[in-house]
Amino acid sequence: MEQDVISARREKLDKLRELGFRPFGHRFPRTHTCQEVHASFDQLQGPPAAVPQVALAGRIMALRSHGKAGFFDLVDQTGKLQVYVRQDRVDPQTFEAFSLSDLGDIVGVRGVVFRTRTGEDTLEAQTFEVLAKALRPLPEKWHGLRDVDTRYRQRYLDLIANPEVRRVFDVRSEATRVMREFLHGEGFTEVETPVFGSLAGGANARPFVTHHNAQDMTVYLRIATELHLKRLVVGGFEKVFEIGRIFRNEGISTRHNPEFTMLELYQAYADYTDMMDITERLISHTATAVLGSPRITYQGTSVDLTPPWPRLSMVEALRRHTGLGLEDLGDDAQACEVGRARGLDIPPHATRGMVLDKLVGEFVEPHLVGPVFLVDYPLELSPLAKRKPDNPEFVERFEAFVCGGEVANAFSELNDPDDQRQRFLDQLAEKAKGNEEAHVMDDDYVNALEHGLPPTGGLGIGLDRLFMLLTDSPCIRDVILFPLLRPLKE
RNA sequence: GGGCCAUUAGCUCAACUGGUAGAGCAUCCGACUCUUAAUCGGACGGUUUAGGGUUCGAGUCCCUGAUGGCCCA
Repeated sequence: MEQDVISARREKLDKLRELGFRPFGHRFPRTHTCQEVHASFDQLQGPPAAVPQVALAGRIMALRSHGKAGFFDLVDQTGKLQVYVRQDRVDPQTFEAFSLSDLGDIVGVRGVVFRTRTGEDTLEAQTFEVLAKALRPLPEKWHGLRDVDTRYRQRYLDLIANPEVRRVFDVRSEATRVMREFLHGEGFTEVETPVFGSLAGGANARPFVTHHNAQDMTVYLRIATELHLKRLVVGGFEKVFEIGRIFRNEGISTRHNPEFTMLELYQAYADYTDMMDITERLISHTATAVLGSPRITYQGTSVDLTPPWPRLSMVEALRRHTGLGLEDLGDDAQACEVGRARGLDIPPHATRGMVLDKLVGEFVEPHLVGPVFLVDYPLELSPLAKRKPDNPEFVERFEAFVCGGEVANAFSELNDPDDQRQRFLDQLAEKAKGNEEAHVMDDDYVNALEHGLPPTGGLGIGLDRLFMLLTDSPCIRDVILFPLLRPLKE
């Protein structure tokens, strides 16, 4: 059946060529977009002799033929405009070409605007040409394209059939622009650091591994931009940021895609409290810029992102949500028992800090409607963060939560090279115990610290998750144009 | 990786406890010079995700695979 449609359209293609048209056209200068015609309709109208000619192009999204005349809806990036074609107002080949039109064809029209009896702004065509003949049929016009698999595999069809999808990606683009401008306004310099490296560090994650043929060497795709950006702070970039693609070799879920976009920024002579300040200002500013208000609604929950956001220590948060205090966790072995008693899957050699993190992840984080900063994390979970001066088992670190999800992670950067080397060694021990996500040793980075990293605050924001919040999307794939999918098998 | 669910015409969806696979849109033919989910008349369209099994009979029940979704790890 689909083949019948395609062959019927190919026959029309041949007929268009016989009529002297080029069904895959060239440059078509437009004078207006659909939106501009609607906006300036009154100026475009006037005494019959002086009515200006306009030229528009777009896709035919509805077709209403009436024998010796017809209407169609022309859709471009800005919206829709109805076009009217009359046999007695165009030359015969043009009307013939119009009668060979199909839904989905890309066409260019020139003519004058008028308003129909029913009050719709309409272009009466004087010329009509096909700029790209559509050989395949579009999805159904009322219900759009629903099949999730097809929506992701053929995102262009999703974008044509479901206008709200386009809006999501417009918001994404605009929010990215706003954040860049905000950071430039704060004096940050944007840089690009390598995707490939001979090791992948800066986060707890498994990397993708590939091979460079010419150098015959194993290369890893980055799992964070952190270690390169801090090298730049050593080199004198005092406010630096990168918006970049990150790759983590882990499962796919509504909140995980193997490649995703992260904003990381570093500010010399600052600490994690400065990062809280910039986080709440950046996010509320971005929401206001793209949504018109710092108040967002995500999956039915309304949240006001106006600063300041409350700050709650991780330990205090656990106490409020479970009644458990740090003293109840005891030593590592006791903590594991407490965690297991609460139904958590605790690995054999877990420490008290790891159990604390698991408990908070299970019983606290999902309930943090926020916005809220959860502050002061256990040392062993944060091998790149600076210890708290008054409590060396914890570090100056926070995660920001909105609607039960983490939107930012930041800390005062560890700048003591000896402490950093020891933390890497501890991570290697973790890896030896079977934790595949533990950090690797990065001697070159420690070497950089030995040249002096100023006290620095660092921040990471997972932009896809932020865009999910801003567009009220329940699934990360809804904010990624081409999410990773398995290939279709024959 | 585990559990549950889904997959029917190009698209969106029906089909009761196993009993002749349907509709709307799209497509094709015809009518129609202000329609807009255009309308009216007619026609075409299916290896029911793939393979196997049970049965007189399978879209429906069972097994295996594919792809996707949700939940969990």
